[in-house]
Amino acid sequence: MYIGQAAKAAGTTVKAIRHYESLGLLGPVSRQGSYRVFSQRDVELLRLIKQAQALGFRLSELTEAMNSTDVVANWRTVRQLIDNKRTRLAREMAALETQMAHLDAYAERIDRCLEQDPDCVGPLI
Amino acid sequence: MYIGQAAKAAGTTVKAIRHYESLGLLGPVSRQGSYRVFSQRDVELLRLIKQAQALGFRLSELTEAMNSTDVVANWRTVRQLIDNKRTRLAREMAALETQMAHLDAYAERIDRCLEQDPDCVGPLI
DNA sequence: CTTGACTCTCCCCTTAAGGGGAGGCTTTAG
DNA sequence: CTAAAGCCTCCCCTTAAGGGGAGAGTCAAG
Repeated sequence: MYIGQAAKAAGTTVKAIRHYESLGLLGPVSRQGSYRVFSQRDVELLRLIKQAQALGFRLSELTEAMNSTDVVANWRTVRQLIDNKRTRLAREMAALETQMAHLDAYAERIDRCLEQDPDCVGPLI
Repeated sequence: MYIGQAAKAAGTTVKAIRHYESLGLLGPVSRQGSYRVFSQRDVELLRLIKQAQALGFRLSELTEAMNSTDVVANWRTVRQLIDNKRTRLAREMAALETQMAHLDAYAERIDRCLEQDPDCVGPLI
């Protein structure tokens, strides 16, 4: 099938597919003349990419995996990818919590200042 | 003082200051000829912007506040800004937790699949 | 044979917060 | 007076994931 049909089948867009190819996510895409031709397996790969995106992966994270082994055939790779992602996500959440704590501390300082003087212009800067 | 000295005093850069001005964060900046001239109060404003960034605010969030009232003189505005930010941060954290849960569920599905067949190529796509 | 639907490549646009640098004034110190 | 340092505006570059569209080629049906 051609790119438009593949896009419809995978629930993505023509532009996105071309983009994935340009990033090396699809490996070598076969052609008939100048037209890209996709197999059912390609469509499955496109769906997998969509899944991965929904799980919060970025395309660059997938590119590495594509180059190392066959993702569709080897779930252990996907499993590993998820574990890596989970680690990063945990770090990100910790960072947000730290930020929230800073925010709270700052708010409290302001509150204390305002308590003493409603128009305080403090050393908070 | 000129822009370079102001940048040094506020712990930022010349480029950044010009950028803030272009975003309307500094209000009208006075000039001597073509050179920008900054007061001590401007430097304090620059420091405040830096603080706000460290707290996770984006410049666009500050722009609104700048246009509504004098941030340096009115801490209630800053307080309000922080509360808004906290709300958004809480939502962001919740989103990350949801994402983590999805990730876990997907990982578990893969684990179950691999348990039955080490080379499983499942309906997980 | 022509029209309309698809496809091709190529280029610019989007957010955030500036960084790098070109080319050209201005100011200050020696 | 001259040279260095500092300043000016203007333009392009960066990340991520494509979107929009131009201009041109291709394919099937009527």
